[in-house]
Amino acid sequence: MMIKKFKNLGLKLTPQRLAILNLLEGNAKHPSAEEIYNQLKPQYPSLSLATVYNTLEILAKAGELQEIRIKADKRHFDPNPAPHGHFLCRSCQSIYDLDAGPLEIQTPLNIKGYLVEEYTLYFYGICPRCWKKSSGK
Amino acid sequence: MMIKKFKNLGLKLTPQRLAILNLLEGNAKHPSAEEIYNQLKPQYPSLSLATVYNTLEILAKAGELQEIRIKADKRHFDPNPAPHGHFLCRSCQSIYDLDAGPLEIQTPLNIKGYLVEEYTLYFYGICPRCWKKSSGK
DNA sequence: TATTAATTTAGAATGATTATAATTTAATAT
DNA sequence: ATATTAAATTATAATCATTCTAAATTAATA
Repeated sequence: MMIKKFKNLGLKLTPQRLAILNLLEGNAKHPSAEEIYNQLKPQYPSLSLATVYNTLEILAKAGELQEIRIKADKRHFDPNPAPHGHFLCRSCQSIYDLDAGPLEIQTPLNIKGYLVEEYTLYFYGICPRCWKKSSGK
Repeated sequence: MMIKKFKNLGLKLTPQRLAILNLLEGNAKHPSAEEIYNQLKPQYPSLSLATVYNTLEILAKAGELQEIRIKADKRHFDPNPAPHGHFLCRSCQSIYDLDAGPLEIQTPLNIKGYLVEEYTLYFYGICPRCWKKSSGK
């Protein structure tokens, strides 16, 4: 997984980076940098937010994770770098992976002369859990 | 167009707002708040950035324009509130409208239990003009 | 023309992210 | 094991788009 990639990139494998990698591995919650920082701080009291950002940026540039800008103010991070849609629940503010069949496209592709290398697909609405809650009352 | 809407909303029609509305009308350049401010400043020396933001926010809430968050750092604004894709050229940084047939969907819709009220579609790549430039050399 | 609530304004505040510069450390060769 | 050194970490400051604030101005109405 990611750990191998780190070595391949000629990067040092520090305890901080390892902790961040482990937290991200298989994590479907799409945490923000601050959330990662807060979760690791108790175990790594010396951890700095700058290190979290630094590590995330390295991983993003290496294609090992993707940044999600589905919210106005904050970035979130997805350890799954494969292109797929994301859904923001306007009620609970959770971010979910959401693949929408017909919207899946293969990049790169050409649309009307525009060379599309990447694309993002963000959905906004109400998640099943919140929907159930509100209608169940 | 927008001017009528302003009155309907019970809002005052000030010179500043009128200038912003006129600048946006039919504008396909997707300007940022600062670009709007800089373009109007010569004619309206007293204009404040806060007023630009304020007006844009009112228009967005009234459904008269849409915010575009295709860039990391800055918001851009589109006077066309209808849902459609946007393209950011990684070479010239221009933002273009780009409708992609198969990706067009009707909201609201339900995807796997998620109630999708809105969605955004952002494309990243090289625009025809920059593509021509680079290959023509 | 007076009244008043809405708007504008300059400047301060906010807050996520990035930069800085000194300190520490992982990895390598000795 | 140890020394070496380039890379990483850290605390803190800086950045910068956006929002807030409170005082001054003004559009709309009577």
